[in-house]
Amino acid sequence: MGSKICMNEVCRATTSSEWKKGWGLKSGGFATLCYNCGSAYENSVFCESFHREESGWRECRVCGKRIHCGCIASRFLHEYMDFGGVGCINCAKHMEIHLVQSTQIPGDAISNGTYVTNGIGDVHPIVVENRINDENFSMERLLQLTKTVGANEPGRSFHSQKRETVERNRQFQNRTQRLAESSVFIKTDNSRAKQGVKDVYETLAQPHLSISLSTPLGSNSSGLPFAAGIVEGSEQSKGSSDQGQRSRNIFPKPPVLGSEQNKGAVRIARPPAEGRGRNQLLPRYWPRITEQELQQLSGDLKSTIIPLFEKVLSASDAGRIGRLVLPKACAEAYFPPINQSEGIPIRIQDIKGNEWTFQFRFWPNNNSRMYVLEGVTPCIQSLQVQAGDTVTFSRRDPGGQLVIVVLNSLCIFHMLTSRIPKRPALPHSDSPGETSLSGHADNLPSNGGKTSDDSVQRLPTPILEKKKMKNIKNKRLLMHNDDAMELRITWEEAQELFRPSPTSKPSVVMIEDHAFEEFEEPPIFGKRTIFTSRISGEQEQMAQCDSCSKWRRLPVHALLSAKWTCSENIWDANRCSCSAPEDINPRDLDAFFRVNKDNKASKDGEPSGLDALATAAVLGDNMGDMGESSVGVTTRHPRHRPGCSCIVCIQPPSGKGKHQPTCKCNVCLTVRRRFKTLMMRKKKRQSEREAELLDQAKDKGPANVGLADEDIAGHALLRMIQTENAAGPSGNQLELAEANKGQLDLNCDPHHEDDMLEEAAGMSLTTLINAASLPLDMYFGSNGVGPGLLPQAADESDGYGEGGLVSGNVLQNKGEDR
DNA sequence: GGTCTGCATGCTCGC
DNA sequence: CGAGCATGCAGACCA
Repeated sequence: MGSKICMNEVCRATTSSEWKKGWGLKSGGFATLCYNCGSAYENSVFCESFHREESGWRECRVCGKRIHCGCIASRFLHEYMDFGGVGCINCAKHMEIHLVQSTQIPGDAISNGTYVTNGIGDVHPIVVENRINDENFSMERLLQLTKTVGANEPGRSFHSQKRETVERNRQFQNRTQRLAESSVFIKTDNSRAKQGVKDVYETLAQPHLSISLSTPLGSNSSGLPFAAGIVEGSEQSKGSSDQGQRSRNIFPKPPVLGSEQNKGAVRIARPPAEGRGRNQLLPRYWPRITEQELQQLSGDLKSTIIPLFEKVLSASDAGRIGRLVLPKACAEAYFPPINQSEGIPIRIQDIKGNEWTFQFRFWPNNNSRMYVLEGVTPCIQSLQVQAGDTVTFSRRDPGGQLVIVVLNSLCIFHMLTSRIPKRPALPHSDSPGETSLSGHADNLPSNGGKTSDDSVQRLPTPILEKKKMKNIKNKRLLMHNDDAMELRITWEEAQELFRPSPTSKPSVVMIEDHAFEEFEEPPIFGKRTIFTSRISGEQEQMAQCDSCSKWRRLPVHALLSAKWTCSENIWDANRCSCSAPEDINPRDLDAFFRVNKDNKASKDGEPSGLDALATAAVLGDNMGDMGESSVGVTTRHPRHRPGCSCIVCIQPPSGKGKHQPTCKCNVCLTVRRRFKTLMMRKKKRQSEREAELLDQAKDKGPANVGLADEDIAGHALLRMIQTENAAGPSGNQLELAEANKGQLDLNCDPHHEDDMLEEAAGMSLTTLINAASLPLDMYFGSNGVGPGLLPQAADESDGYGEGGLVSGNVLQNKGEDR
C-alpha cells in the first residue's frame, strides 16, 4: 500500500502502519482508513445511505449515542481533542473530565511515563483514575488545559495551535451546550463517570495495549493507579503485532483498578486452562469472562465452570441458517474428534439449564476443515442472541458437560435475575469500522469496581448494547431490524434524490416488449424537485432555493446538485437571483403545499414515486371531483427524468396501456395474486380495528355519550371505511381490484407494495392517471386555489389534523357520491 | 416457492 | 502468503 498520509489535516498521520483496510465495500473497493483519526484517503465520496447500509450508524463507544453520518470524513462522532486523539462530541465530558484530571498531574508525570505521544507529536495525558466530579468541570479549566496542552505540543507545526484552540473552545462550548440540552446524557455521563469508567477505557483504551507494554512499569509505580490493560497487553504481545502497530497513540491509557474488589470485574482474555492445542488458540478466542461472572455462573449451575473459548457471533452464525461456525482450532481442541463429515450430535447446556443438541460436523474446505454446529437456531432464539454477541463455550466440572454462555449482557442479566427480559428495541446498529479499530481489547476493567451484578443491573441499555457492539469483528455485518428500517427510510429518501448521472446516456433494452433504460453510471444524488405540468401540457419542475427558499420553475431536464440556489438558475435570467420574485404567487404556493402537505402527511416518508398513488389513495375517486390534482409528483421512476421513454416513466401509474386486463404475463399474475391477498389482509385488519373500537366503546360505556367531536368524526370515518369494505367481493374495492388487474406500477417499492396496493385499491386508477397528467395551473384553478377557494380539505384541516381530515372529507364525499 | 445442504469464493488476519 | 472463516450460491428437497 505504501506510505500514506492521512487526508485529515489535523491528523496527517503517515506511514502505512497507520493505516488499515477498512470494511469491504460491496460497490466500491475498499476504503482505507487512518488508524489515527478514521479518515479515509481514498474512495472518500460515499453516499450517506451507503454508510448506513454497510456500516450502520456510527456510535460513540463511550456514550452510545449515534449520529447520522453524512460523509466518511464526518461519520465519526468523534472530534479531535486538545490532548490528542479523538473524543465523542456527545460525551466529550468524559474526555474533559479525564483531561482536567490530567492537568492535575504534576509536571514530572510526563517523565514518569504518564504522558504518551502519538505519531504526530501530540502529548496525551494519561487518564488517571475515576474520581471526578463532573460539576467541577468548567470552561476555565478547559482553557487552562488547552494552554497546558498547547505548551506541550511543540510538534504540532502543521496547524495553527491558536486557531485550533479557538476552534476547540468553540466546539467545547457547543458540546457543553449540547450536553446541557441533553439531560439524558448528562445524567448518564455523571453516573457513568463513577460506575462506568470501565466502559470508557474499555473502548478508548484498547489501542494502547502495546503502549501499556512499552510504558515503563515505573509509571505504575509512580503511585498512580495505572497499569490497566497490561493484563491483556502481556497476552496480546504475543498474539498481535499488528495490534501493537496500530495502538501507539491516540487515547488515554486506561486506568488500572487496583483494588481487590475490582479484580473480579476485570475482563481478561486468558488462554484457556485446558484442551488440546490450547496454545494454538488465537487470543480472540480466549474467554474473557470475568471472575465474578464465572463465579456467578458456577454458582448458578452449581458446578465449576471452566471457560474454554469464546466466539463473537457473526451474522451468519446468528442468522436463520442455524449454523454456527466454530473456530477450527477450538473445535479440534475442545470438541470430540470427528472423522466423518456428517459429524456427531453434541449436547450443550445453556446457562438456564436447558440442554441443546447440535450437530457437530465439518465441511471440507480448501484442503482443510470448517467446523460447524448445526441446528443452533432454537438455542440462538431462546437465548435471544444476535450477531455481535459473544458466546463462550465452557466445560462444567465435574461431568465435562459443555456449557454455552452468552456474554450478551442481557443474557447475563437473565442469569442474574432469573427472568428473561424482552430484548429492547435496539436504537443503534453495528459499526464495523469501529470494531475494526477495536481489536481485541475487551478485557479491560469491566465495571469500574462494581460487582458484575451491580454493573449488569445498573448498566443502561445503551451500554449493554455497546458492549455487544464492540465485539463485532465481522465487517459484513448484520443490521438490526431498526437499522434495516433506517436503511429502508434512507432508501426511500434516496429514491427521491436519485438522478441519472448527467454524463451517462441510457441504453434502451427491450424486455417483454417493454423498453427499459439502463444507465451505465450509477445514479447521483441531486436536489429534490417537484415535477408539474402546465396547462399547455408542457412539463416543468420546481425547485426551492437553498438560500432564499423561493421556488423556481425549471425545465424538466434540469439536473440540480444537492445544494442549489437561485444563482444557479441558468435557465431563467430573470430568476437567477434570490432577489427576484418567486415564480408562483404566494397564494398558489400556499395552496399547493397545503394540499401537498396533506398528501404527504398521510404517507409520511413515502417516496415521491409513490406519492401520486398515495395521494390518490387518500383522495380517492373524489379526487376527480376535487378537480383532478396534478400537483407535483408523478409516478416516474426517481432515477429517470421526465421525457424518459422507458416503461417505468411512460406508463401511467397503473401501467395502463402496457398490460391489458387480460394480460397473463408473470408480473400481472403475481400482482393479481398479491393484490387479492392484500385485500383480504386489509379486510381482516379492518375487522380487527372495528372489533377494537367496539371494545373501546364498550369500555367507555355511558361516557360515550360525551364523545369528543374528533371521536365522533373518527367513528363516522371508520363506519365509512367499513361501509366500503362491507361491499365485499362485489363491492367497490374488489371491483377495483378486478378493474386493476393487469394494471401495473413497476415503480413500486417492494417495501411499500402492500400499502400502495391497499391504497390504490381505494381509488380509481383512471382518475389517478388523469390527475397525474393534468397541469398544475388547472389544478389550482379547478380547486379554487388562487382566485377562488381553497380546497375544502385544506380549509378544514385545522380541525382534525391534516392527513386525517383529507381522508375524512374524501371518504365522506365518496359516501355521498354513492 | 421456500428452505435446506454442501460447497465455493474471497476477505481478513496471522505468520 | 496462506489458513481460517464468513457468506454466497447452486442444487436438492419439500410443502
